[in-house]
Amino acid sequence: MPVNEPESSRGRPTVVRMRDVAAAVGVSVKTVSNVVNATGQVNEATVRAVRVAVEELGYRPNPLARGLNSRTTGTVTLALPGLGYGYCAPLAAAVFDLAEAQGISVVMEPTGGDRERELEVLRNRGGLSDGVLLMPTAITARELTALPSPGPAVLLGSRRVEGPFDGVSSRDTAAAEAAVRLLLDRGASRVVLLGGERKAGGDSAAALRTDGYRRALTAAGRTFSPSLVAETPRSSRDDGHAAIVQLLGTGTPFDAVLALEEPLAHGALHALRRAGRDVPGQVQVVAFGNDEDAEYSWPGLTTVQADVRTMARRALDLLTARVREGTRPRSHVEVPLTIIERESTFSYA
Amino acid sequence: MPVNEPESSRGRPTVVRMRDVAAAVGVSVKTVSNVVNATGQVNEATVRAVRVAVEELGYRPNPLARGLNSRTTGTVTLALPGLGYGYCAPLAAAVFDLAEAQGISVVMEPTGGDRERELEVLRNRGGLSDGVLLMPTAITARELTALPSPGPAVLLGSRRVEGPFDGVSSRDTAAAEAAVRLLLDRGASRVVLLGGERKAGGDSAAALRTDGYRRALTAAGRTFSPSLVAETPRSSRDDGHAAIVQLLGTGTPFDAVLALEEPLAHGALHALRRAGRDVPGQVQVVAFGNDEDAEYSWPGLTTVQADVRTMARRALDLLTARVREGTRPRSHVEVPLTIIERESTFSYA
DNA sequence: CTGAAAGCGCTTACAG
DNA sequence: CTGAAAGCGCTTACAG
Repeated sequence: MPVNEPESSRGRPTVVRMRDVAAAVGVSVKTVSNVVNATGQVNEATVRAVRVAVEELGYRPNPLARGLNSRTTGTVTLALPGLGYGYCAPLAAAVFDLAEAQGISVVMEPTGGDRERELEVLRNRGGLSDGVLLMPTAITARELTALPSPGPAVLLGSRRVEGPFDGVSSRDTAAAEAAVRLLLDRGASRVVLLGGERKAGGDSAAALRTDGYRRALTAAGRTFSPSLVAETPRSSRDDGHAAIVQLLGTGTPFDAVLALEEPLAHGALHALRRAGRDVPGQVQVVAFGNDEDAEYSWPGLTTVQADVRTMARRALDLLTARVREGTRPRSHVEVPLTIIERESTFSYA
Repeated sequence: MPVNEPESSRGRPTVVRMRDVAAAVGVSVKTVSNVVNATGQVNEATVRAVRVAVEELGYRPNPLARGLNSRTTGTVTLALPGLGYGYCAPLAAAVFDLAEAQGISVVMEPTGGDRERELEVLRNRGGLSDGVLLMPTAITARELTALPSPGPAVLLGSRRVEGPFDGVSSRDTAAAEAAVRLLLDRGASRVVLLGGERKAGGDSAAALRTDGYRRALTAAGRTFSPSLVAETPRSSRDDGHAAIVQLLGTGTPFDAVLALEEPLAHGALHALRRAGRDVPGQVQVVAFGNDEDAEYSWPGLTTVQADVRTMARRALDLLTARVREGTRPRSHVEVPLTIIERESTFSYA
């Protein structure tokens, strides 16, 4: 029977095991394992012989069997609410990119912002991955502390959650404060908070950013006006559009908008344009966001950007460290955001 | 020792195995397995006892061990070039969504459009997933046929690739033809193909769409003019912007643009706006794309949309069928695209 | 440098 | 309805 006989002639796919390679070369399974994993010391001639056999037989190691023993899989789970939320998409891209460079596979798991699923991811991916990168949305610090036997995990996002886990967070409150300060410096006096929360407290991204908004007003000696806070059911363009239309309808005066999510800002620009309000002449606009959209919208949108690449790198570093040394002290990294000025705000002349 | 003793008091995380549950209840491992997997027949009282023990001990089945035996993992790999390509992002969202509803986990694996990685994904995810959903970009039909022992896989995207795999493809050529016909019907006579390919042949999304463009011209009795085909290095907004600026600079007359990727169109709109060209008055614009952007750009952008949800559903159906019956005849599904008319093209009055 | 044994945590055939 | 045995394809301690 020729060696090149197609392997698909049987019913089931032929599985080439390590022992088949070992038999072909005339060595033990352990030696093949050593060659395949570059563990231990192996005679160079043996290495070559094994490599040839691996190639000829088309042997591929079974990661399931490997993981069952070694308890490592070379895989990391990235659990985000979804690709459409805040800066999730660019963050995910950065994580994939950086992890790949380190030979780590990334399994993406959307949680939909659901508490149960966030907890489930943390509780255990059941050994299918070595650790978890989670953007917590619904989950509370209390729940995290009560979690039975969680695996290695790093929490990342706008929220800074206390509890047993390492974390990387963007400094959203400080960034919102800076954005409002910029608007006030540029002459604005009534800043609409689009997508904000009227009542203080909470640690959602919106709440954290609302805090910054209030702080900036306080620092500037202005009063917080609830009528300027436009709560939106979600963060879509439609929501932003509707909120501004309503504000214009009620005649509430305003000369600036801080949109807490970028889609809201695009909806707002649309509404302002239709109403004949000049941006930035009559209304200046700033938005949180990382999209290329900002540059190509009309006018170009001034944005507050998270440095997702840095966040991804720090989170991955913390996670690999945690996987290596389980008992390492907990650490937390804060990453600043950056304001990119474009045409929707005045520039200093 | 109290039952509620925290399990984290030891050095390593305590692993609760099936045998621990079995011992606690006083049954065999097989019986626990039966309860956990709802296999076989088990006495109702035993089921309850096992469930209680599972809960109390915090037992979670080890998917690695399970998969090693059963050769199924309940996981599907989604291999796309990246989230920024064409309709990948909404397609991925649809796949995650539909798979979850069926209790299937999805592992997302970006290929970066790299041939090697596309082949690798197909060759074998090594049993870590039951099957693969791949958007092929660089890979050829010849390579696919030569592939040694591939697992179950479905190819999806704009390309319709021959070879041994099931496939779901969007009808890009027909859609491009329809888009150009629409422009001609609305009075356009010189349609720029933005992001097209000057030389025919090939089966990239760009090539397929270019074919449609040529067909529409031929059908209308017009001649194909290479000077109207603007090739772009990539498909970014910058590329679209630069290409239109250049076209305007050379004085090439045109009264319509078909952009083969949506970002190109946004760049084009930007360039036209700056040049004082009215859209759609002087230049009508249509783009391939699925973004919410299209609706909120100024003017609203007429787009050719792929029905990603249908594509995802069909692909998942084909894959699960293939996983069930390995020898099933190969099948291929074509999904039409839809033109959504907005303000960047004239409407019939 | 290499091997034989034990075992990772489960499921798959069998027996009862 | 339940169990004891064998084994999935590897790696982890040992021995030599």
